[in-house]
Amino acid sequence: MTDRPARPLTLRDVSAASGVSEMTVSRVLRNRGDVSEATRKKVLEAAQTLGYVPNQIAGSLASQHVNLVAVIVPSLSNMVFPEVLTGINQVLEDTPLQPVFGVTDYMRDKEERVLYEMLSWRPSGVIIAGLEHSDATQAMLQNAGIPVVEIMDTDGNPVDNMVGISHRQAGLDMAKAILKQGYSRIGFMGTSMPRDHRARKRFEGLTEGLAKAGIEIEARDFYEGGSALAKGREMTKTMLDANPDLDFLYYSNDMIGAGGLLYLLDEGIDVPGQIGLAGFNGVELLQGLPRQLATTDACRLEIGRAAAEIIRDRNAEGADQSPKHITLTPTISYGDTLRRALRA
Amino acid sequence: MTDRPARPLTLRDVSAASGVSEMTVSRVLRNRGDVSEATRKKVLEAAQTLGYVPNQIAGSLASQHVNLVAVIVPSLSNMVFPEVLTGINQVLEDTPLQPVFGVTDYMRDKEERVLYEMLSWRPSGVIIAGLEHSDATQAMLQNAGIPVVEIMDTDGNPVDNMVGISHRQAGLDMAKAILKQGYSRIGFMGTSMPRDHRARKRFEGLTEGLAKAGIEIEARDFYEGGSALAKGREMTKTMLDANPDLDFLYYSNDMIGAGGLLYLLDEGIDVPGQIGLAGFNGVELLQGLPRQLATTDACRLEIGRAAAEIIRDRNAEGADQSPKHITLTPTISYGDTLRRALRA
DNA sequence: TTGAAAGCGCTAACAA
DNA sequence: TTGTTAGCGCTTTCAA
Repeated sequence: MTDRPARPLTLRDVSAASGVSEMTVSRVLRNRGDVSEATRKKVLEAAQTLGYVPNQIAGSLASQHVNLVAVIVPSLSNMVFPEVLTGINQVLEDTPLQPVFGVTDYMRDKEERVLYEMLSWRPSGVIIAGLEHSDATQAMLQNAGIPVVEIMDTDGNPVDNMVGISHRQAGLDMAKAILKQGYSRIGFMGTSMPRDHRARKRFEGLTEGLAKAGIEIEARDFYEGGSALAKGREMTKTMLDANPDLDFLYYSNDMIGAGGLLYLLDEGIDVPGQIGLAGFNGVELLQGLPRQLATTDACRLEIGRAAAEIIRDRNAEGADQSPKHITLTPTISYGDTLRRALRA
Repeated sequence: MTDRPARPLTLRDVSAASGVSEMTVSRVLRNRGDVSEATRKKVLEAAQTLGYVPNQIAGSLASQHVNLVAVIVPSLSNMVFPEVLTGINQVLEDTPLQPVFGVTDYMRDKEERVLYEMLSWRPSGVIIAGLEHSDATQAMLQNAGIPVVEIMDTDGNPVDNMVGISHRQAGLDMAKAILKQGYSRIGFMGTSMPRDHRARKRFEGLTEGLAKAGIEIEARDFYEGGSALAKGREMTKTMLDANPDLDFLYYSNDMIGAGGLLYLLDEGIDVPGQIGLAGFNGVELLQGLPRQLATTDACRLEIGRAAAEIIRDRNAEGADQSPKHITLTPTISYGDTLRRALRA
């Protein structure tokens, strides 16, 4: 066990220890240019025994290249964003690029601060959730001079690239599916909306889809914070007590939907006969519930991968710099809670 | 909408635009030293209209200070680490320090690579999960010359600081609780162990605690990957089919425990009368299940906060640099699945 | 294949 | 209160 060094090691130290110029040491450590096998070995050995770790700060300043990709998401605590990050990781793992994550807690001003912090490191790209940003954030993205990918949502105008699904369409499609199964008295439960634009758009899509059939949502309720599963239980009870005639409940995410499902099963209510249910996200976590909740797969992994691929490709030499707009098509899985027609 | 600049702006540009020296511009932008209100205003205005974002790379190189804290965890996809990160975030939010996350997927060599990458940015501290690392990782942590906090686990020897709980003790305590409630034929289900040292230590603690009463674990099973809830169902069925006499099942995490619980309820098995259950972590997510699963709270948020506080304090001027070893005491919540004694 | 010189954009230290 | 000088540790460029 050696003492802690007072000063981190530099190239100069490796140069001195190996008897090779700093420049050549640098070349060896980066596998650049032609270096003889002999000096190569000397350098590597010296670096190893000293325990040298290169200083990327100096390196990046000199080369004007930073192998960081800023990734900005609203939250890590629900199941959706970790999976997006996994997709990003998967793709960037095979490149020199490294993702750096920032969290906004669904707050515009925090998003602004986080982006500013990240841009000050001069990353090689930005992946950011959503299309709704403050003016300052928009301006920063616009002027950053690096590829930007706005992810998750495609209902709006991106600054540069865009990968996601249409949440309005997801709401519309769910409305169609619900109606087709013969449900008509619909309740909606979700997160408090001003903060979550994608949930809002799904809600609007649902409303519009039902309106086409002359149907209005009969009840709605929104929550903030707390255990989603427990909230789903509570809200479902409250809503059904107040609106006993409802025959379908659409939830803005799978967790509260699962809470609702467990509540209905506890109460002995016939699902999907008396009441149908659907959530949103396609959270794998929930496989294993007594019944499979109907849901829309949000293509999270795929979105992460596609976004990372855009950043990767844009950073390649001679890359096509034209913006890519990718709209993925989510599929509805009917599970065991959206099948009334089959019982007829 | 302005054009994308070919070259990012520099202090020099702000200096030119404001007619103030680079140095003074720098002072204004960092709120350092005395600057007259007049020049301050001039500078801020120029920076604003140009849309200048400082270059931290150059700044950090010059000042030899990097306000980054490296945070290295095995995974983002189970509920436990996001909550640790939340705790870290909470504390660092009020400081100039910024967390940067890295993920190891429970792989030693990946941990090594990620740490190397992060150290090359010369962060002001490292927070890393677990006490078991490769020799190279140990050496890097040892020689980094910055505060290091190893978190989650306290059964071992840290390089520097340590914050966590004793998983051996958690296993022992659970054994005691199980025995006290009159259970005696115990099965264990968990993650594949070589990769998860903390689960292994809980298992060892449990084994030891039971051994004191002359009891041996009768069945055990391990899983990898897949939806934990579904795995919990499957494994529980398999184990009970093969060992119908078991009267208690201890799971290495709450999700598979919840899967087991749902399975038993489906089968109409009396919980906790015929079979008792316990998980681990104290995952808030699961509130809302039909019965509350017994569990041990892993103090995740608190661990994150304490670790961040150590890094913060160590980076303060004139800070006490002596290593801190903090062992938190987890509490068992009995829920509705560890109460056989009450039925007697 | 190797080395020397210059400079990346900023800030510490000092001078005015 | 403001400005000047030097240099952080590396890489680019050019010369040997």
